[in-house]
Amino acid sequence: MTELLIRNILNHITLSNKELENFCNLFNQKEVLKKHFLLREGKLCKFEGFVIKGLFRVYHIDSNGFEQVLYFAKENWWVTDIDSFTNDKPSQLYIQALEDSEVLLISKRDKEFAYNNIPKIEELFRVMTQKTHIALQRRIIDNLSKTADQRYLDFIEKYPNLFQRLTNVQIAAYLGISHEFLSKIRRKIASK
Amino acid sequence: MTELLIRNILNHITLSNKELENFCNLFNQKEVLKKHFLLREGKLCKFEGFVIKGLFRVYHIDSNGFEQVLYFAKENWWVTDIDSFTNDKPSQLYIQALEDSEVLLISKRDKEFAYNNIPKIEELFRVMTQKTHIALQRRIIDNLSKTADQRYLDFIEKYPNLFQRLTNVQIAAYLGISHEFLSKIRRKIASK
DNA sequence: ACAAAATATTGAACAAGTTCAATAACTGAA
DNA sequence: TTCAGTTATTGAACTTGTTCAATATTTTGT
Repeated sequence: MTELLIRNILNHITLSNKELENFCNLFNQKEVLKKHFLLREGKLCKFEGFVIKGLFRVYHIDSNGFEQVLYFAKENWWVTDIDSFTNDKPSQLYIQALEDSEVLLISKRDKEFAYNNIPKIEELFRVMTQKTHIALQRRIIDNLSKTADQRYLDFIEKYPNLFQRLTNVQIAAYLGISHEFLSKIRRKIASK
Repeated sequence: MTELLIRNILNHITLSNKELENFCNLFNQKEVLKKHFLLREGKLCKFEGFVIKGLFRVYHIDSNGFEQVLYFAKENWWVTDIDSFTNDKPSQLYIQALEDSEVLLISKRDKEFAYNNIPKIEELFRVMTQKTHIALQRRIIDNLSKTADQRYLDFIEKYPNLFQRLTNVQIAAYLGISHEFLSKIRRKIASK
């Protein structure tokens, strides 16, 4: 069941079989059924997760009760609240399964064990964090500069298979617009 | 001149004097006068920089010619285009001095040398990247959920001394609104 | 296959933010 | 000190996106 994880890691760095095995053994598999939560606001995020099946939404609820989706995580993607996890503080995020899902979880202690005993793991997470960092910068620029129409088109182009598994409400919460307006955008695009 | 850099590093991790000295010696100081560029779109970003004096804006110009500010960097802040720097690809960003400034620059080769010879440096950059990562996530949620008025108020509260050194045009480009609209927001706030 | 629930669409009135053009205030260099 | 260039303010018309409420469509559980 760590086949997918191994391939994901090797995509970022090179690691011996022994190192891979030692690292992967630190993960525990968990099933999360549709609509169930991996994390809720106010709780400590005690894991870093790798999705092997299904789909999650990572979102925030603001003071007006509106939900903003920070990101989606499907098979082969990592999922955590890095702020809560690294700084041991209550999470401001919810992580909910949108489909029946399975994740591999590593605890903070085991991750630190890996940092100390498998030097390359430090590099792995540095490289992964950097890649996410770049994607976040890109998204900020896009959110600042692009119209909702364009952000929607970008989204379905960038994540064509993800898009098919999401409702308009979820996509709108990611784009930062109301789902009614997304509906109007879709009509406008379809009529072309 | 590396006094500020040393204090900044020790703020993230602990390092012996020897390690600090070895690492800091890899930096070269550079002066950048107001309105001059540290990086332009299309160029390779060959440095990671630490600002010891002055102020920079890191921005993008979109296809309509509008500028979006990704972030500002003043004394004691780091500045680079991490995408261009780590992936050796042409930058999509401009980095311009808004005041007469001075930066300490480290090259990619020297940074890699540090990774290989001062193990803790890997941790330093992992920790720094994580902190930035968290800030970027926060900004995405804020941009999605908050009105321009609130984002402006947040900005001047979060960066009170930075705000005084910036023009409305710069702040508007950071908030993602027109400077005229920012002017109207300021009037509305002042009238209360 | 059916009922219930969740999701999507639509329109009308409204709010937030842009654009353009004109004027005012400020800054810096000679 | 002046004046030229930059930066800020304002108003009017416009565009983008929201809100609310009603209706249509799809999905889900039994």
